[in-house]
Amino acid sequence: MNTLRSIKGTHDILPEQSRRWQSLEQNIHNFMERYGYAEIRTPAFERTELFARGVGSETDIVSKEMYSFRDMSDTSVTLKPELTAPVIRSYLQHNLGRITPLTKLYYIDHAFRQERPQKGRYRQFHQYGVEALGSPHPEIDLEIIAIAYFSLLELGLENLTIKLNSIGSSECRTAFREALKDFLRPHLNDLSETSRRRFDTNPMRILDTKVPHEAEIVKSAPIIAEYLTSADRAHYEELKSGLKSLSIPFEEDSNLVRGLDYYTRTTFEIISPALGAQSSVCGGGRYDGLIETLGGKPTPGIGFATGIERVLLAQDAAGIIANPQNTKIYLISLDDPGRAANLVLISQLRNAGIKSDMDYLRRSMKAQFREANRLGAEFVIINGNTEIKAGTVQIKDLNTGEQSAIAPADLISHLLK
RNA sequence: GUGGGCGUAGCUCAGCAGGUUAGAGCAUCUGGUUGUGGCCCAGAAGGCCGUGGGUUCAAGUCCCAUCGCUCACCCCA
Repeated sequence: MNTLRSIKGTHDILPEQSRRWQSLEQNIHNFMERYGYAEIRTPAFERTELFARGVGSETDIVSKEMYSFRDMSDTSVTLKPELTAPVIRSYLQHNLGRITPLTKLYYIDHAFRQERPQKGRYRQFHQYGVEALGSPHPEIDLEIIAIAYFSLLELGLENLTIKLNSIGSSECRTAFREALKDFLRPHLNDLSETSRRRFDTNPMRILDTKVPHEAEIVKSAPIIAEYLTSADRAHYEELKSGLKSLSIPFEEDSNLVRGLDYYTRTTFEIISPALGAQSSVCGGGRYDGLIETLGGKPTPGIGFATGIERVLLAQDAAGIIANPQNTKIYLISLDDPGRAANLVLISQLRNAGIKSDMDYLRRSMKAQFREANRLGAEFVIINGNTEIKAGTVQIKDLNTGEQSAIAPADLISHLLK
């Protein structure tokens, strides 16, 4: 094919899929309404600086995955690679905190990362997510995880695993980081190049290693849990007991660190077995330092993001399909006068709220019937010279095969009763 | 950035150890029924065999390159 193609890692959402997207989006809107979250929509691109400061310049996202360019005023801008930082920027810019001390927002949006695509990982991808800004207390952590989990259940996902960890507040992370470096230092020569680099830039990421012999070393590394302050620990325990009381299952995973710099205390991830290598459908956590980092007054926050393409993949695995919207009535034209009459009739039907369609290709009657079947029509109207002379149209029930004459003026009331 | 798999009709795929006009199923259109669908039957239309080069009397088939898709590593939604 010599035709133009979409950019690698980007995809058209075609008619056969768009219905599923609409249904999923509607589901999320309804769900968030119930939980008292309001939608926020941020621009497709932001100043590069927002992500460098907010996400962390040492993260993979910022260091190698961003679509960045300079605009006409030579400002470096970036297609948003994640959605939390723009929401916080907007929250600060418009001082949303003035309205209520706790701001509850959700979004359904797309993001862009320049990675090598694979199953469940695309360069333009979609997420829905929430951010709750203003509460440091574990009950909001509980609500966020509940929303993440229950919304996925509502979307029909099965066999989900919630992985949970607390990586502590900034004080304890500093202590932990030093302890971890002390532990790793003797092994430095055995570590891979990336791990050695992370030793200086972000040693906690080494805990995520997939290299077998490094994973072996890391097994006996210090555990963040031992460095939590008593306040951190109390927060974590309260969250866990809350999850139990809501019967939300979870597994603790002390190596769950997250690739983003801004997380504090609670981090979590939801895994689906239906996805292949990219098994995470949802990731989130608390970010008590982020708002301050972006220039706001110290404000705690927590949120998550769920990958919509991954939800769709998991739905596929669960055999979930969108319910088809059948056409109610299909108009068959037998000749020029019939077609002219049908063009008027179909307009009346549609304006009366009846889902209707007809042939625009001047095909044979047989082809028109086939089309009516394909669309799942309940009735066909048959219209031609004979009918026009009689002042009626033929209406045929495609399920029973019954057919009768009816005056066009009576058609709408007949169909609506 | 690294590695594996795959590019033949609109779609899913055959194509036997290189050998005449490249096939099937589904879908499409037309007809079998001078104005009645789904099933069935018949026919038609539809292919720079991803692209470029090479080997050969001969390449969809072998070799090289290149582009694209895909899966995986890394990391993440």
